[in-house]
Amino acid sequence: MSKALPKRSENYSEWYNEIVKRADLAENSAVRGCMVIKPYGFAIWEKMQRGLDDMFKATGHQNAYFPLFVPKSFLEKEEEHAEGFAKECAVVTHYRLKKNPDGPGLIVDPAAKLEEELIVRPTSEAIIWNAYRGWIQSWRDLPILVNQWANIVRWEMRTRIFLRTAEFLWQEGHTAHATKEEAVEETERMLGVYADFAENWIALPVIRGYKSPAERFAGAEETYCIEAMMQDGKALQCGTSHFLGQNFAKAFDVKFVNKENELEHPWATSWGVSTRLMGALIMAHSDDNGLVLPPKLAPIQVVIVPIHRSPEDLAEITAVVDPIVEKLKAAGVSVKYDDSDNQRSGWKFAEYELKGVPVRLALGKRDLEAGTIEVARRDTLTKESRPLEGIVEHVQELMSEIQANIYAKAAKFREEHTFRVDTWDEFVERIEEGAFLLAHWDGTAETEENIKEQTKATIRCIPLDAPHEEGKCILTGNPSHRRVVFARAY
RNA sequence: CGGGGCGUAGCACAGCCUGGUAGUGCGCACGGUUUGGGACCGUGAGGCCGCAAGUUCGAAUCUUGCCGCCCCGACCA
Repeated sequence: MSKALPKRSENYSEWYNEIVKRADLAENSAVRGCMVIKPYGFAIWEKMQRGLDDMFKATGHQNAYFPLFVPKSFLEKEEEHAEGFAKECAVVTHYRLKKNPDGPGLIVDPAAKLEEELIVRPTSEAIIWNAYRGWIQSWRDLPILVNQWANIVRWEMRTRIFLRTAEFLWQEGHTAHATKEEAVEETERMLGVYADFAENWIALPVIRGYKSPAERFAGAEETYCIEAMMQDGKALQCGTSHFLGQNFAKAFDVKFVNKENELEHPWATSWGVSTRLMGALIMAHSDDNGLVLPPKLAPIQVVIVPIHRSPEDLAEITAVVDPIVEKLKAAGVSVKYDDSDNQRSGWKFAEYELKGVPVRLALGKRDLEAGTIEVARRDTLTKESRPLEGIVEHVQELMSEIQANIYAKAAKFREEHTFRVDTWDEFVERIEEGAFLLAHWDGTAETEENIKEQTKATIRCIPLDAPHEEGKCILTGNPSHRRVVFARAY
């Protein structure tokens, strides 16, 4: 194994794949397009889950669980939805195997054919709204604010670990409301939760916006999203929140009696983020030395490495380190004291850098004599020697400083790669460099499609805060009232 | 589904063209010397050479078929 990672500037996707592999986050599995998430990677995902779940609970949601399988007849009910997902469904047709009568191994038992095929959920609107029919009778039953953590399957033609896998983990919120206003408000609230999480936990600045009709979720009336920029200037959709109108209520015949004793269909939302966020985390912050983790998501926030020659030296160092470890733990900092003797300190330094541990403390004989400790920051790759006194407080401060710095760095990068463009030539040139382009669009699907064909750039979103501004469409010159965000995307 | 690449030790690969004792590096085990940014020496363990059929006295190597994975496109969170 070569020591150095590939460089971002030379081969971005190879760099990404190597980080995933070498930082022990995940690996490809024996099953095409499906990944194995390894313990270190899963620990990060668990931190994301915890952070998000707390936010869902704080906004009044409860967790529940629905089946992995969706009867085909359910998926068919909402027509647009069915059409959107039909091309990427895994289908269960049989429920039994038997010994192969003509040779070794097992075969599918033809006698065990299912009367109706079961679809492995690509998303759960259908199975959930079928259940909601039984849950909702009166306006008093609303709103229903439910979330589920689950795995789903979308049979993608081409997969990339974390960014697009055939099976992935996510959460999907599914809510039902008595009024349209309330449902829209919920859709926007959850977009806000996602943006908050992205910015304050992943340290990833995002653009809040809504999708053009062409990019909308199949079956939604409006799709809101958060979009982030990766270090190659490409966009990654990090979360979506859909206003579903009454489409699913109608398709599944869900009705409630309002206060005036009239029958109505409830209004729906759904919203989700997935293990793709792991990909966002990696691609947004990491460098040519490896992963860079924001402290809030780092499974190990501080690693302490002893530098010693003899077991006696180590014992002396450990005596000084132990109380520091205790104090850091008491302060809520997750810390690892790596006193293993199978690797040398230099090896450990490189290893924890690769794994993105935000702060490294190193303590050797020289420090013992001087009453100091070496503090190294992963985000800036700087080191300094500090007095032992007050080190716990200093580390605590560093946690928030690093969190803020990583965010600022990503925000600066995005700013430097975002341009307002008004001519087609500049558009074509800039998009090639990797950038977000704020440009006018005439609002038609034809133009959107033409731009995509010519440049591979898509409309990432129409920003919620886009000011009204008269202009001319970047391609057709037709009138436009605001700028939208164009970029190439993952 | 189209184009390209690759399947040989835990990992990365050489050997294949020109058939004849299965190799190198890393990792692993043990011993020693080392230790402030990925140490070194010695000894050792570890292989149905992706699967199947064929050619041959003999196949990792030649032929055919199959399977799998990765990368680039079309599709997508």
